[in-house]
Amino acid sequence: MNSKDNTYNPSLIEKKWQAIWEKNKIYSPDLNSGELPFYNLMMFPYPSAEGMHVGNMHAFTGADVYGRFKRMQGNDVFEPIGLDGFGIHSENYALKTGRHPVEQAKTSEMNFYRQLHSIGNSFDWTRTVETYKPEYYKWTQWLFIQLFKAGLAYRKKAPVNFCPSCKTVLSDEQVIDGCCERCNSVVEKRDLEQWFFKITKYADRLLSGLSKIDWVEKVKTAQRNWIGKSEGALIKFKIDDSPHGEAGLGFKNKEIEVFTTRPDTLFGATFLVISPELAQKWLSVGRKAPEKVKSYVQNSLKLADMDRSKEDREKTGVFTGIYAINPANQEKMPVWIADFIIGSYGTGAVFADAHDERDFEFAKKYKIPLKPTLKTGNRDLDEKIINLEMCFTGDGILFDSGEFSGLTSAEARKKIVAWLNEKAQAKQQVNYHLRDWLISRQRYWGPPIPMIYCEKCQWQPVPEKDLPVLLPYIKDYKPMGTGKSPLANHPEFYKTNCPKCNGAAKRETDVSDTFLDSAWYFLRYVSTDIDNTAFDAKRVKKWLPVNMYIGGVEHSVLHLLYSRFMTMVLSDLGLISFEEPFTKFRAHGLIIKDGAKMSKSKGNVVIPDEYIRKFGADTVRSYLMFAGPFEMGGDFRDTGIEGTHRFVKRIWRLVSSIKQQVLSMDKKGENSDLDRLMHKTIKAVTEDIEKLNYNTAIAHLMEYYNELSAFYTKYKILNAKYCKTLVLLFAPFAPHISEELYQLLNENKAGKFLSIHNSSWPQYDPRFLEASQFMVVVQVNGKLRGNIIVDKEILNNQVRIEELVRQNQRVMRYLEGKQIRKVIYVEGRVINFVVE
RNA sequence: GCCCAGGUGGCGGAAUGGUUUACGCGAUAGUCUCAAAAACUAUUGGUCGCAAGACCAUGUGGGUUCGAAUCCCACCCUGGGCACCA
Repeated sequence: MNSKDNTYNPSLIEKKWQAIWEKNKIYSPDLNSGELPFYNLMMFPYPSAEGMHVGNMHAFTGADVYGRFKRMQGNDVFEPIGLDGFGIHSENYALKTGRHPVEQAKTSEMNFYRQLHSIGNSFDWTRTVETYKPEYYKWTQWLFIQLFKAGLAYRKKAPVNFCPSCKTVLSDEQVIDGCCERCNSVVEKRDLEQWFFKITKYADRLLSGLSKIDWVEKVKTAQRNWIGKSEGALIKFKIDDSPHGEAGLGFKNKEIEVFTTRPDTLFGATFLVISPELAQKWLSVGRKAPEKVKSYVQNSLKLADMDRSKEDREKTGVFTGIYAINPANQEKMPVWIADFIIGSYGTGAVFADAHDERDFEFAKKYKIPLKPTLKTGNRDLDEKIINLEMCFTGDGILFDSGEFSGLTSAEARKKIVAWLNEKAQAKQQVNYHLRDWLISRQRYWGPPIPMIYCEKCQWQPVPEKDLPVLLPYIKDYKPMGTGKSPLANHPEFYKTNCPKCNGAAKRETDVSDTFLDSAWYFLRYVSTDIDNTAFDAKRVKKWLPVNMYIGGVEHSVLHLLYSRFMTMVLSDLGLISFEEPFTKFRAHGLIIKDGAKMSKSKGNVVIPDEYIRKFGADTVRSYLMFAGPFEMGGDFRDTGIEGTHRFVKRIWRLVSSIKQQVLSMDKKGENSDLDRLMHKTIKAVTEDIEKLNYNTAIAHLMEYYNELSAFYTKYKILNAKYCKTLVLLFAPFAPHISEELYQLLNENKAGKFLSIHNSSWPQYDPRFLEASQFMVVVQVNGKLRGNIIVDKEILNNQVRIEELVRQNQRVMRYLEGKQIRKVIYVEGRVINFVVE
């Protein structure tokens, strides 16, 4: 650059350096020979909306700062990017714009990649992944087949979530509060035959694996809750079929099985409650039940899950007319049907007693007798429990419970189950909230599920040599809402031959869930140049699992759970040798705009482009990182960004103006205070970046700059090493200006181009950190009353320090005439005089 | 209802039990300029006071401590997750 031109022109230098970096491939590590591999991953975007907004940029920048930091610390950092462009998000956007998804994808890709270039991340642009390209989804289909062959993909007819607006089924994880994750429509139940992945088989490993990974706690908690493990027992209740012997018909073995986590309350169980779903099965056997019972069951089944599961709703139910026998005490228990019992959890039946809020409320309403069997030891409380004035749900001491009376709940749980187990009436049981992953989508924009149905041979996978099953370009791609994909209108697509018997057969016309695309993309990144395998085993071994993963918490029980499942499956299949894909996961915060959440409906979504054009990416990056703690986010304000821009410009001015005097390597312009500050700053910035406390890292850089600038203004000289350190420490945040200034500082050095981003991260020397003098705060009765300057040599000499205090008139005013009771001295920090 | 995170100036936010308000924004005054912008310099928690200074301030109320934004107890508010899961 022209050294006489001293104005900071970000758009010029940013484009220049981006081109040089890409040409020199400084961000493209050799995947075969990297010595210190560090896989720095961020969640790839859905290129569905109008473009990247500042929230995305905040996340990507924060991840990139960490990657650049690791690179300067000597790691071979691999930081790939791609587009999660298949799926409902992109297709819904295409439907909105009225452009064909294929066309829309091309535009979105161009726009997103342009934006992603402009923010100055150290992406490896030679290895992008786009989930909608056949060279990628070929392998997504291949993975489906591997799961099918392993018995982990199966078809079943079941009541599934159906979004009437997106016109497709959804997985449980994609239903938020009964509404579609994408469009917020209320989800319906439909009985459809669909493809599922057996994620429930991995429930326990998904749970226990959490303790082995360094993830932000809230995501682990969310996954634990979602998996929802409950340990308890399965207990059999015989149906009392006297006098005619037919009451138990319709129940397997004339028994009702019940799951409970509280076998300790069994002696107090006075009735059973079964779900409408279970009751329907019972009625379908043709039993003559009262009309009242039949209509209750039918009405309940019609209600949406949402309406049924509202907690404040008053409980309803109906007596079946039949009785069961309590296996603990042989008492007769009426069997009720109630819609607060969930058909799909446990066995769809419970026993009810006085120690459960819901049972208690239900029994009171229908005047069913209750019998408490737990007390607390507190007389007042116990009186209320026994008089049924309160419902006690905690652990207590058993009474009226046969030989188990007097035991604690915890002891009784084990012993009662063991006792019943001997009589074959109970066994230990673990239940999970997690359900199998529904994979089918009745949409167009996704990878066709690679399965073929033959009347004779049933479901057959597409032979691997025939992959990919290409998604055809069709005009009528809009979802139909009939429970079938638009591809079902295209015989040229679905008509085929059975791979086994070669007879006429039909392809599956549903496509797979977007979350399957993203459940394995981190494996593909290391193999984009290899087309004969999904992922190259050697490279996977070298680079995975991912060292650092950064993304949004909204994926806690979606992408982050599915990816773990897929990794465990691949590990079991012997294709990889680890179970957890992401060693470390951190969630970025949310960027809000002037105190309000950004949303399209509010019209306050900030697109970074105009700010980058005006201030440069370095400023926008620094601003976003400075706005607040990275994991909490921050508030986007135009005035704030100008403040950060001022800081960037000041650095430019200081470093480019000292350039003339830095050509020699002598000690001119050195200063011991500046030395100490420099080492302190290196230490602070290094520790802050490691903890993702980017906002305080930048604050430290500002303080450091302020001192350098003050020194330079005063003495008109400044040693180059201070500026070099400043620029190096600023490099992860503002890569372009740092590169420009770094090259400027090294201009006289011969040799080939060494980017600042491949230079070494500064090291601090602990010897410089200690000052020769310390300020000790003086307090009287804990109140600040002054301070004294103490030489390092006498820092641990309390007597000398008290002498120094006595010389301080300001402080002595507060001590005159008072009796000192105690003096507390904290070395090098504070001395507190306690007076009467 | 349960779990998690949080509540500090006009604002975003700092603070291993030890100077509350680092850093930045904004505001006020000034320098430069014909002027403005930019840039630079100074001031900037509140109340009272001419001043010296005093007192009050980290959601509320208690407690522990020589000393609490920080630890403990109770409560209030905000954001997020889970939720009739037996």
